[in-house]
Amino acid sequence: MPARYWLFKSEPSSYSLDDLIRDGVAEWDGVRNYQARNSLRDDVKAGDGVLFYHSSTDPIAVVGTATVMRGGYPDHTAWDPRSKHPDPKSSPDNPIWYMVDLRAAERFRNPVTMDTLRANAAVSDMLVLRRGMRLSIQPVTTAQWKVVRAMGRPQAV
DNA sequence: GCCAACGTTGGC
DNA sequence: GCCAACGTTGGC
Repeated sequence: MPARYWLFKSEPSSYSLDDLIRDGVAEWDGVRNYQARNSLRDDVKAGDGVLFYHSSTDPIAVVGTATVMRGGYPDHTAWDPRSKHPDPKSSPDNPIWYMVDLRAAERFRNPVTMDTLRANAAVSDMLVLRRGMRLSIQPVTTAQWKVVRAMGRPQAV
């Protein structure tokens, strides 16, 4: 199975690409949306590529890439009452939420903004550009991955 | 800070 | 199971 590609959203004020670079391998925890959970649990695999997207900031942009180091496994922060996103319905025996491990791979010399994405016909149909699209874990096609990455002029981190 | 577009919750 | 109220996301 060839690697798949994804777009992960993050608000840089809460967790930025630089934070991920600093942390090395990081647990992508706290996802509490069922559709995103299903992707994490079933489809995001070690070796997959991630477009790292900064939301709720200026400029909103894809700022780099990351690599999935470990595929979906239970999000243990859900049953930790002191975590940021506790869910009392989740337990080790019956986990509801899942996470993956990420490592930063590249930083873009040219962060690719929403305007840039919209203006490029090859990627203007990306889910992230859709009005009202709040999903924080989105699939990206191989073609979209290639185009966005090339536009970003990636530099290994 | 506004608010549209969702997703979730809970009374019935 | 409906749906109004509520909470959240996230671009603007």
